[in-house]
Amino acid sequence: MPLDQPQTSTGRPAKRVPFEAIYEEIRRRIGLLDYPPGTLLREGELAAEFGVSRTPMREILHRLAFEGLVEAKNGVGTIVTSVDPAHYKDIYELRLKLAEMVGELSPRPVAPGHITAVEDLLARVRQLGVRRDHRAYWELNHELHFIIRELIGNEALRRLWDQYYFQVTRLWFRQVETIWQEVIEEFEAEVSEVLRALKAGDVRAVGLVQRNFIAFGMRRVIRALEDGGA
Amino acid sequence: MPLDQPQTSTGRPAKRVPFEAIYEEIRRRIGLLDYPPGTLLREGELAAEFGVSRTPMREILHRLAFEGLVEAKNGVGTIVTSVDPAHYKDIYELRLKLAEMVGELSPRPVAPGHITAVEDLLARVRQLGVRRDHRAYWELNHELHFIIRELIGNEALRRLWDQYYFQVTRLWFRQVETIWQEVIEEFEAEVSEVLRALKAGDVRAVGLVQRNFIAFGMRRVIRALEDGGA
DNA sequence: CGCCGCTTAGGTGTATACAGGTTGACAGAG
DNA sequence: CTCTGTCAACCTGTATACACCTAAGCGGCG
Repeated sequence: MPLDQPQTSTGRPAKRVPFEAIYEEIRRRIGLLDYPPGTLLREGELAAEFGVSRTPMREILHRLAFEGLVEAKNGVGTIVTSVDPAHYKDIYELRLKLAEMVGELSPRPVAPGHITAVEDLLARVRQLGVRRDHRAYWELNHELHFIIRELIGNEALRRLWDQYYFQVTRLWFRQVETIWQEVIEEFEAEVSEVLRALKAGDVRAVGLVQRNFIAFGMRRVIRALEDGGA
Repeated sequence: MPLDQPQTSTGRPAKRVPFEAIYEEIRRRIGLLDYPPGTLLREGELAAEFGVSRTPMREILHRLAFEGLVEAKNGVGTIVTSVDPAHYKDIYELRLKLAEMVGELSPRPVAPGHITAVEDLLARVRQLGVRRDHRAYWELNHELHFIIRELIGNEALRRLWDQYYFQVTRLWFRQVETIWQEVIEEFEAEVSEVLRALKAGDVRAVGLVQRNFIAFGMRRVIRALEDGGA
C-alpha cells in the first residue's frame, strides 16, 4: 500500500502526512528491505521527507524501537536492527505457539469475503511463479497475513501476530532472492491449504497451517544463518 | 522498590531522575492504584516532579500507552485506562497460554538462589495474614513475578510476561480490599506450589502452577465484574 | 610510515515556544 | 429556573533551539 503523497525524497518540503501512515510506511520499508539491517535512519531527514518536524518522527521511531525493528543510538542515529540469530529464534518459537492459539482464543467466524479474498490471492500467486517479482511476492504475503489476522478474535493476540510478523518477515524475504522457486512453491501450497481450511470454516486449521509453514520458514532461515554465518 | 530521590510532590524542582527509573515508578503507581483508572496524568506536572522537561516525560507516557496502561487524549490529558472487561478477558486468556509456555520455550535452569528467594518470600507471606497490608501484599506478588520471570529463557516471552502482568495486576489488586482472607490464602498456596515445583527443578511445573492461579484469579475478577457492574 | 590524540561535523537527547483541541464555567435569553 | 452559546483556561500535539555525545578525519609525533 504505497502512499499517495510524498514517497520520493525530492527537495520539496512534502505535504504533511498523517502520523499513522508515516509509521506504516517506514515499517513497510524496513520489511521490504528498502532499509536493510544496519541502515542509518536520520530523524531530521525522514521528518523533512514526510513534511513533519522531528518531534513526531521521533515518536514513530521510538515506537519502532519498542517493537524491535530499529535501535536508537545517541550521537549516531537510528539503526535498523540486524537480526540477532538467538533473539530471532526466540521470536520464531513464540510465533509457532501463537499460531496454534489463533483458532483457540475466541476466533472470529469465517466470512465468504475471506474465502473469495484468498481465492483471488491464490490466482495471483500462481501468476507470480514466472515473473520473479520479489516485491509482488512480499505484497501477497502481506495480504495473506492481514486476511488471517482478521480471523483472530482476541485483540491482544492480534496485536502480537502483527508485531512479530513484521519483526521476522525481512529475514526470509532475503531468502527469496536465492531460492525463489522453492519459496514460491511453498507459498502457493500455504495459500492453498489456508483456503482449504477456510472453506471448511475451521479457523483452528488455519492457525495450524500457519504454524507449519512458519516452522518450514524457520528451518530454512536457521539453515541459511548457519551456512552463511551471521 | 521506591525511588531514593523525589517521590513526593513537593514544590521543589526535584533532582533529575534517570529515564528508566521514572518509567518504572509511574508503572508502579498505576499498578498499586496510586493512580486508579480514570486518573488524569498531566505531562507538565509529572515532568516537574521528576525534574525533567515535558519531552522525555511524553516519551514515557507514550510507552505506557503502547503497553495499554494509559491513553493520551488530545486537549485533555493522559488518562489511566479503565479496564474494559472484554479486552481484559482477552489478555487473561492469553496469559493462561503464555504461562503454559514458560516451561516449554527454552527455560533457564533453576538455581539455588531461586529456591531460597521463594522460601524467604513464603515466610513473609505467612506473616502477612494478620497484618492486612495491601501494599506489602502487592510487593510480594511483584517479587514472585520477577523471580519466575528469571526462569524464562525466551526473551520475547519474558517481555510479554512482564507487560501483561502489569496490565491486569491492578484489577485483582482492588479485590484484595474486599476479600483479603481468601486472596491471601490463595497466594500462600501459590507460593508454596511454586516452591515445590522449583525444588523439583521443574520449570514447566512452575509455569503450570502459574497458569492455574492465573485462572483462579481470572474467575474471581470476572465474577466481581459481573456482580459489581463495570 | 604508523599510531595516537585532537578537533569538528553531525547525530540523538532535552528543553522550550507555539498551535490546535477540549472542557467547563459563566452570562444571557427563554 | 433552565437551557444554550460563547469564551477562557488548560492540556496535548508540534515545531524549533540548544546541549551532549559519537565517530571520523586530519595532523603531529614517535
